[in-house]
Amino acid sequence: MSEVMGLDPADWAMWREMTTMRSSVDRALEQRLQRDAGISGADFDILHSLSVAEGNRLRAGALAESLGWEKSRISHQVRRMADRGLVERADCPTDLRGTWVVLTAAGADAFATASCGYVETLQGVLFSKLDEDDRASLRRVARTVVDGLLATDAQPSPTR
Amino acid sequence: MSEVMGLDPADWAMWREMTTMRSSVDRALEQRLQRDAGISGADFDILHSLSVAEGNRLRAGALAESLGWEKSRISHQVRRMADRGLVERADCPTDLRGTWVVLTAAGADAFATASCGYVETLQGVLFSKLDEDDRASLRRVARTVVDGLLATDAQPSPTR
DNA sequence: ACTCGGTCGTTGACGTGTCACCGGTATGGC
DNA sequence: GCCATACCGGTGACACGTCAACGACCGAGT
Repeated sequence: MSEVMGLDPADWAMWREMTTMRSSVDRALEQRLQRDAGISGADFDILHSLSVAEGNRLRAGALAESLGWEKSRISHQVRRMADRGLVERADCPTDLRGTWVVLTAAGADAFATASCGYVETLQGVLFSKLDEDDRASLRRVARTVVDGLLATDAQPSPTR
Repeated sequence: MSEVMGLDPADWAMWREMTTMRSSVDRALEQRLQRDAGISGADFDILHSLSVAEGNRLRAGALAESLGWEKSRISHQVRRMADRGLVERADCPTDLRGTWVVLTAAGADAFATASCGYVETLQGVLFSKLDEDDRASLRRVARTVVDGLLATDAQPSPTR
């Protein structure tokens, strides 16, 4: 019971360090976004997706898919952002069930204000510390792990 | 505006992939814990810290420090876990302000049940995909990034 | 003994993410 | 046209994390 059962202690230590790194970086980004533009990381993700979208608007479902979020999460987040004037809802004429989420001028401003600091922070805390080998390794690992999980999820009964 | 301003598109893609990897792995772990033992990842972290502690008990502050959580988060989490019988609170005789958090038999059982699947999942989705170079790279990156952030936080006025 | 700054843990309010479920709408087969 | 089915997005309840503020307590200096 001195360590977690059946796992290489070095691997366990690495897992802990990765967890710490992740929360530290997230924290730095959140704080920077809050300070620069008064928005959260989730706000930023939505604003980014809308900014790169055709006509600065997306259907709620497309937004969910582009971010890998659940639809209900999108709905809650968009409602809160609409309350603050960062986005607007609009009815979809071709599908009465659908909803467009549209970037407002205020939302575009907030994104423009925020993105510079966001990139700067990311560059400062993460990318500047990586050499080419690290980049290749990270990218390969991320892709392999995600692909592995997608393959597992696709199976009818993945475990047990 | 086609990509986020001033950042190498490859770096941006890597960041996205890292984010996806993180949430996928977290998701797999959460689901496994829920299925095996009916506990959350936060529950597991607390149970693990208590399991390796002397006498299966820790002061709330020590728990917070060992996990890098805020004290209030510990307090909320412990209250919820105490409601479910996974831990108990006990007064500290040497410091009347203090509180011991004590692992119960039910908590120890839940941790024993959960840890095997947790390790198995982690091994399956992550560690099994890593070679020695990846491990070294990840470990070095994690440590460098965290150290960098600690140094930044220590400064009186890091940015602007 | 007293006071005062610091520490311990808790609480309430708030924003957030997930889950189960719902009403309204589209769509393909009849 | 009609109907079963699937889909779209929203809602409410709940668990979670953060923040600011608090009461209780410790300990050092006087």
